[in-house]
Amino acid sequence: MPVDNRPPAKKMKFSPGGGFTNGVPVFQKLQQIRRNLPIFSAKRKLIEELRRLDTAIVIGETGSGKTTQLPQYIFEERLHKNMIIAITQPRRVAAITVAQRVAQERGSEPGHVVGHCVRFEDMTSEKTRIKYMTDGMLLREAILDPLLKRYSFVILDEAHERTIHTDVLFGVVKQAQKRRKLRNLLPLKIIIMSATMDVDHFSQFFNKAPVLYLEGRQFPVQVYYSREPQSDYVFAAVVALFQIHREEPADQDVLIFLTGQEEIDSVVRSIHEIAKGMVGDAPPLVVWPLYAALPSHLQLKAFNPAPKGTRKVIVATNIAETSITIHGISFVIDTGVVKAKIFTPRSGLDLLKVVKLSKAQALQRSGRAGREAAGTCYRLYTEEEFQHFPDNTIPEIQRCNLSSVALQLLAMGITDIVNFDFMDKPSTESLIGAVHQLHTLGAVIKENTIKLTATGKRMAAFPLDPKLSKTLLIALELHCLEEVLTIVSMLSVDSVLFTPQRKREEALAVRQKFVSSDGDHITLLNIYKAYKGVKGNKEWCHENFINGRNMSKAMDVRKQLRQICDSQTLAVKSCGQDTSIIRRCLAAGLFMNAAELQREGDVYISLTTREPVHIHPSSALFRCKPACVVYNELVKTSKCYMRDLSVVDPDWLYEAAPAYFKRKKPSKK
DNA sequence: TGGGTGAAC
Repeated sequence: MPVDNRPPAKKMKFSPGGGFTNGVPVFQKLQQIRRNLPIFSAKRKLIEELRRLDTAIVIGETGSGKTTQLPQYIFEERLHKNMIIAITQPRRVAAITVAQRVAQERGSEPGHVVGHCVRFEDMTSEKTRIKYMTDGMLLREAILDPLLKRYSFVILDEAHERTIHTDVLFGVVKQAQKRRKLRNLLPLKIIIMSATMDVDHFSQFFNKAPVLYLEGRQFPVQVYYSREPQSDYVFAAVVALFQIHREEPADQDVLIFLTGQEEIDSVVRSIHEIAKGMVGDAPPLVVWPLYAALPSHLQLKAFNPAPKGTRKVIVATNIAETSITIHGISFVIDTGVVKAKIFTPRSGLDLLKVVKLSKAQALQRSGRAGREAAGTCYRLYTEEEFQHFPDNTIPEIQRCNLSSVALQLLAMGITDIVNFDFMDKPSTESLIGAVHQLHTLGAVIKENTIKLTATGKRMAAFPLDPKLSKTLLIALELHCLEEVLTIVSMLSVDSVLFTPQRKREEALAVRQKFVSSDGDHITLLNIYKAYKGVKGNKEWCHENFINGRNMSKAMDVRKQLRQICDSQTLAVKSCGQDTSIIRRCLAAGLFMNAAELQREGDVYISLTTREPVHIHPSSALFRCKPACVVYNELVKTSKCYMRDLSVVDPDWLYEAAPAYFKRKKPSKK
């Protein structure tokens, strides 16, 4: 998550054990706050149950205090047997901020008894017993230690979000618990914490584990449905906003949920237009867009309180559903739609589609109006439409390419992936497809069982898509790891190009100096080099329409990948100016993502699926028509688009994977 | 000539 959105007013500085506010020691004050949380009255009962049970499901609404308090109760009662209590979170920022808060409550320094561990930031020590971490981090650790021997408790928090990592962890911790019991090791206690969703489902999966309910502290939200179905949700959202604006007090802010960047920018513009033309006594409006691709300084605008007598309107994607909390929202306008990525295992294709919400998601959105006071939610769909929404969002694990997950499971020693104990099993087709892809990359061999090769083991060490980790290993052989590390890092963060619609021409012109006729990969390499040359200067980023946040993330990723190379003693060498060797690597790693220009001129055909594909308009090669390309990913919107491409020689593809292309019969020149 | 919801190792 890009920004720290806590309001400065609540960001009191606490010093461990000391410090005073209004004459009351801070530590005492915090203990008082702890005792006032809804969970406190259930403390005795919870401890008793957790002492007795191996696995428990804890259900608590927002504000119950379960995330901060439950681990402390376990610690205070010494249930953890002086081992570590892990608490996983789907998001980095949550893991970091909650850990800091709990450290304050315990009057200890962050990183001592209470610590956090997220990618790029390990704030733990040998003293740490309460460890907040991302779910992906615990999964990484499970590769090195599938029995999770350092932990006596694993608490999977926000389980209802069903991130791909949490879903894999369900099976991993269940297996670890069972195997520890069989080997007479110290028991592993498992706690699943969730909002009120999927309760029975969780319980069933964990051998009918008991469910403990906690009271929450959420303000009531009045929900209104549209009387008629709306054909144009964008228009309806604007109408609803101005209805609120005319009738409600100015200090009550509005949050509108829409689907994407372009839609949001255009709605922000039309709200401005309409507000300008308004006569009468409606208060002034400030309107801010909010989506992940927005540079940080623009995102931060949404958090500033509006001037007195002014209404603030935030027009956001689902980033405001869970990831970012905006304070002071009284009204939510929910359009009932979201843009979602859907993976089709057969063609290996990501579809980006506007789809209906689930009931759970709609509830989450309306809840955003009741964080600090009673609020109102306008749903721009009828109650009957709502009844037809699916109950829950399809878990991520059923919507994603699983090659990375399959590699991780294999690295943990789990060979029978198709029969792995998933809470909601992905389709067999997509599991087999994932293993097949690993096989094609040389990461596994199929004998009686599926086994990781030496290459596969090396690949699993990298937090990357297997295609990209393979590309790194090829770069090692071809002595251009220096460059390919950079390219792979740039590919594994969100786009570093920021192209505002109104300054499109300017952005493209000023970035032209980075563009390489070899394609996007070399262009990304040029951008990274230039960025390093100016030492990550913010103004430079701004002038060149480069997203500084994502650039600095790419740099962090590169540093991490570099460390993994060093720890595996892989020599990081440079190829100097010879970009053809880099493209040779890319061809050898991405051969499954290759396409050829058809003789008739415009259209490319994917060598894997034989489907027509197109060069994405954001590509450096958009106006060029090279005969043969490899690409990083395929996205279907209005057409099938290849993103992040490089020009390659068809011979390189054949040389890299002769068996693969023998079957596919490429049209050799 | 057309578009990139959101997280994470």
